[in-house]
Amino acid sequence: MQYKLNSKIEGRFASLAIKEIFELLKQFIDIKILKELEIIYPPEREMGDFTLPCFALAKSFRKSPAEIAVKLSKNIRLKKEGLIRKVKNQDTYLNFFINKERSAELILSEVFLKKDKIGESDIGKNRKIMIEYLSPNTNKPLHLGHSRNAFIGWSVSKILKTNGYKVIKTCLINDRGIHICKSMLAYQKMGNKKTPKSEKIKSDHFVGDYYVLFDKLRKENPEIEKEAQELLQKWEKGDKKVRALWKKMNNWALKGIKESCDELGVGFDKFYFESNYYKKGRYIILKGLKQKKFIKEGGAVLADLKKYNLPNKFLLRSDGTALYITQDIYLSYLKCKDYKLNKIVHVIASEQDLSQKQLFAILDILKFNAAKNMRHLSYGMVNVEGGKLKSREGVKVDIDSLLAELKGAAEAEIKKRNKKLSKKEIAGRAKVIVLGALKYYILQYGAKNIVNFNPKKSLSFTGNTGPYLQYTYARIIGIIQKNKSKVESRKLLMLLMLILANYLMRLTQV
RNA sequence: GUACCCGUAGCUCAAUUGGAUAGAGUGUCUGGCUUCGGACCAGAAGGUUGCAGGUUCGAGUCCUGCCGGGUACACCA
Repeated sequence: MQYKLNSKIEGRFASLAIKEIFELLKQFIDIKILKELEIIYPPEREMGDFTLPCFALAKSFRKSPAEIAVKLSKNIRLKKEGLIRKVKNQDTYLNFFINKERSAELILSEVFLKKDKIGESDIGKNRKIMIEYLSPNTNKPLHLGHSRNAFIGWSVSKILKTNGYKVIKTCLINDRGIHICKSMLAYQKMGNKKTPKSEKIKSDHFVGDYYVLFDKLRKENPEIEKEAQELLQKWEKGDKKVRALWKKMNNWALKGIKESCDELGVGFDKFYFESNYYKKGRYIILKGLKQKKFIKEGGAVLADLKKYNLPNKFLLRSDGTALYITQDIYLSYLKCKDYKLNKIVHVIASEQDLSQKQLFAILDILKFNAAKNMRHLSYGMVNVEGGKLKSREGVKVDIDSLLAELKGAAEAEIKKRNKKLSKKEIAGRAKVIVLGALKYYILQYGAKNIVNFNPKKSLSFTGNTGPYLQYTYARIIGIIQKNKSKVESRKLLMLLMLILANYLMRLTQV
């Protein structure tokens, strides 16, 4: 039975206690009203373990909330062996106190049973969710903004998995379009058959360098923009030479990006490549046009979104060619065809709030049922000490240089504190610390807030930081190891500490 | 111009989604300890939650209007 009573409090033990509270209140409160009530935690421990705000009862009791609390506390009769040992009114609240021995019994038995799986649940049993995140372009390396995306996508996936959901992590690779052609063109002009190997540069950086180079060339000669357009047209026609170059450079970019993902500790179950789908939404859109769901404007197809209070959106160009949203529409269908999904989450920066709303609205017009199960998990941008991140402007905030820089700082810090460690050991520790620091720093922000990234603060070893948690973990493990041989009765404490330690550790790993 | 997001302690962020006296870290100040993992401990000061209204038993949270910052509004991706 599902009580609205417990909507804010989770856990098996708590739900047992709340069930009992429900039973206790049943004889005084009409069951309809009772089901609408909420039990919450009191702000302070001394006030009790659970509390019932009595405001909502004022109407039906025709008394002030405080009077109701008094009346209830006087009249409720507790069960002898129950979980609740005491009821007390305080102002407008009715506070419940738990029988500590009974609750300890229950909680500890659960702890021993579940061990480090404590905290897991199965509320997502039989539900399948797709988390689409990262979605990189194949013309440059990942930057700090991508890392926020990656951490959000990855941690949401882990949280869902821990709660019993079947999670499919997907990555849409934006491997097509004018931006890709720009780095290709610069390579054609200045590449001289160089390769990442010959230049000893990480392969995605190699490609990215040509993207930056394009911008330089454009400043000298604006005509080059047209050449890029021509290159795109050749690509679309399937020109063999162009396709071969595209494939080569894409592979370089992807290889490097995947290496960076490994460094960040994130991965995927399925990749979708835009180049495979960019044309395929056309059929769906033309069909919609036939059914008068869309309109034609000067040969192009347009979705009228007035009904949704959104600006209109073009779906096909007047020459019939595809736009980005063309493949987005198709992909939505494809994902549902590939997997039986209960929900799809797009982890995409807030710059795309509008276009995501438009996409969902268009899918709604198409009566694509799954559209109502699609969500945009929007997050704000990442600033570095005042300056906005932009790889085009040449600010070095790509993930690889950032990690390297942080690692250097961490190694210095480790050396200072422990002079006996081997180089390999130091490097290993630095890697763990840096990743924990970065994840914890970025994930502590609410998703919609702008992150002010400060490399020094993120790596700080004290305060509310990843390294501090890791340090606490290490200390607890140290204490456990030293006391292993001591008295039996400590075992329980040790186990509890270990569970706590693992929990802390998980926080830096989500 | 229109739409969306943000505005909380000097600084960086929380606040059980409308609940009791708005909390942490950091910085500052006071005191302790001088390295059993000291990357420490105890304490203090620090707030008109951007401003003005409204809704209600109750608002940092919801509504309206302003102010400030950001983002987006292409037959780009």
